[in-house]
Amino acid sequence: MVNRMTEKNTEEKIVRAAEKVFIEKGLAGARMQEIADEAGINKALLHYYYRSKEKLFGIVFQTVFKGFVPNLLKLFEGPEDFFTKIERFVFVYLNLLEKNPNIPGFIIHEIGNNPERLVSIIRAMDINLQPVFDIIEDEIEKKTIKQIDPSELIINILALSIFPIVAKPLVQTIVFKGSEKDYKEMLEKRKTAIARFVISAIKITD
Amino acid sequence: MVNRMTEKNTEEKIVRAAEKVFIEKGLAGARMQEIADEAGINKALLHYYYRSKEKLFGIVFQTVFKGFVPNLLKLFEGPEDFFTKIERFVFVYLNLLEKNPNIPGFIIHEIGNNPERLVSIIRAMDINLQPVFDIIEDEIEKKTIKQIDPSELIINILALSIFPIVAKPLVQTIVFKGSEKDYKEMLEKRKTAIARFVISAIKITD
DNA sequence: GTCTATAAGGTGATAGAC
DNA sequence: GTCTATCACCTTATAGAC
Repeated sequence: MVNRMTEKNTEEKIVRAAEKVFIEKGLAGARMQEIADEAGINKALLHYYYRSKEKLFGIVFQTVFKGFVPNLLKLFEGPEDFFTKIERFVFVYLNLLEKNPNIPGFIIHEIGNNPERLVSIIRAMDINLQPVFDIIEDEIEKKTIKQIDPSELIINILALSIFPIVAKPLVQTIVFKGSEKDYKEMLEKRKTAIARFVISAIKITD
Repeated sequence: MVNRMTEKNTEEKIVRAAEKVFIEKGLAGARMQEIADEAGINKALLHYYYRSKEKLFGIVFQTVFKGFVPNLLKLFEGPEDFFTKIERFVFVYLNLLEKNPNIPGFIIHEIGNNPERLVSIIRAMDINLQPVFDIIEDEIEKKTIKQIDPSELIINILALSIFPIVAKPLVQTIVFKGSEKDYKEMLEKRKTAIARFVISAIKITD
């Protein structure tokens, strides 16, 4: 027990530093020197632990992606009301995004340069939306919600949640004339407003 | 009149080539050599016409951005029904995005690295959402739509329209298990489905 | 205006001492 | 394991001939 709790071994320090720099600058924009500085170590050590920039990036991408998708599907499990599940999902997800606002943009941008990477990661993670599809179709059958393609509903919820975060500079500048305060207020309101909007769109009220 | 119609002068050829490469690779990922090759000219000529990579990028970004925002606001003018305006906006916008699927991601990603650039461009373009805000507030007053923050409604429409395009690899891989056909079908359906969803969420039906 | 050649500096990666 | 020094290559940018 040489290290104190707050200290980390070199491998971990490197990955943390790489996460920060890659997320901020992207694969092409990141510099190995900057990652080394951020980790407080020498550049040569990066190559000692992780052979190349590409390899280090692959590990970082996988780590970041895994931390951001898996537990979300569980939010749709359980015996609660379907509308409650939507409310809970949006609330939890937006709080997660609020703490890591640059991650969705990072993932979306870097997938574009190398879609195969994502495919293999997803295969390994065994992600499956089918249970959520089934729940939605059940609700349609029970006539609690209107007829809608389950994939459409899922995409809509994700779009309403993620877009204001990834497009922050655009939204903040154009819609709120640059006001950080207004932007943040909007984000806070959306934690409940998105579910309200979605439910209002699909609920049957006759 | 030395050039035929299909040919372009060198400046234009450069900007076209730069647009293509910058949109595809981003500022950091683009190479001046690749732009020169794409334009069918020598690398030195790029610097002859546009002093630096940064300067060339600035011109390209401004061109691309201007071509993508301005005429959209006009879609909300006119005497038509408010719901018709939403339907028209989404339909026109999605057709535009379908033809240039990489542009939203390009804009969003590159703004992140340099928000000041956007601010000055927008200032120069004199974009103003106020008329659209006013229209929405009118509708609320007329009780044709439910109480909603106008900025929330605008953000929702943009989110539902843009997200599936910028996050194509993510959506296609996770929701449609990689199927290009299913993805394209979804996009085609959304040209009408988004407006239907939005209208269903805000319309007052009593 | 357009080219070839080359400068000047950056970048990923390795060698070798400790 | 960690460092310094350095290689080999790439990239932007410029000089100078035509």
